[in-house]
Amino acid sequence: MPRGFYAGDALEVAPRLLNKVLVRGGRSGRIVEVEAYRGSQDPASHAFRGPTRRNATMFGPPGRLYVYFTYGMHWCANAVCGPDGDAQAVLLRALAPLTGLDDMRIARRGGVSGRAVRDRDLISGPARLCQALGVDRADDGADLVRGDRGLRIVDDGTPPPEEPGVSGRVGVSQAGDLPWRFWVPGDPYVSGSTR
DNA sequence: CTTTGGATCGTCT
DNA sequence: GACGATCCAAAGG
Repeated sequence: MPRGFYAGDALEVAPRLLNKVLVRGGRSGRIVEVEAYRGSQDPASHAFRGPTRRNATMFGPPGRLYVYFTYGMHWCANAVCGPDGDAQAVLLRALAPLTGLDDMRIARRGGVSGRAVRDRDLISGPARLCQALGVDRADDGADLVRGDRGLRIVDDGTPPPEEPGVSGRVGVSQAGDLPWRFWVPGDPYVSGSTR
């Protein structure tokens, strides 16, 4: 997508990202669940209390990837939105697998005792999709427009849903009531029990 | 199917 | 020193 696609408010960009395709090499999936985080206007955002080393990417130009580490073992990825300096972002929460399923399974099975991963669990969850696509600290700041680290978001002609599913955001303890989570209604790859 | 608790460490106070 | 924008396995129905 062009840079301008990301330049708007995260609340506008989030639902428009639904049904776009996240691509890394031979691996790709359709975005079916996202959450908006609105920087200084959002107590749940990592950027709410101003710039730090971790959230620096969010304060940069739109169209880049903000990757953060959490729970001592997981990576999560956001598309940075809004004008340069405005720390808005859209958390990518779930994909529907399109290509490269075998590579995703390999990336998702852990260590020696790795067991089979069901298709349903491959990339439905913010940390799962990062693991499946090999996204980690090295991809923080990647440019999704230029694809400088092999990560792009493209339009394959599928429009966003006319009426996306809407709810409060998952796992946040601040402002959890704000309806800033969006998903493709009925899609089996949306995370959790909501659909 | 649902519930529960453990893993594990970078980041900020 | 406390706490996650989470996931998984184990145990119980």
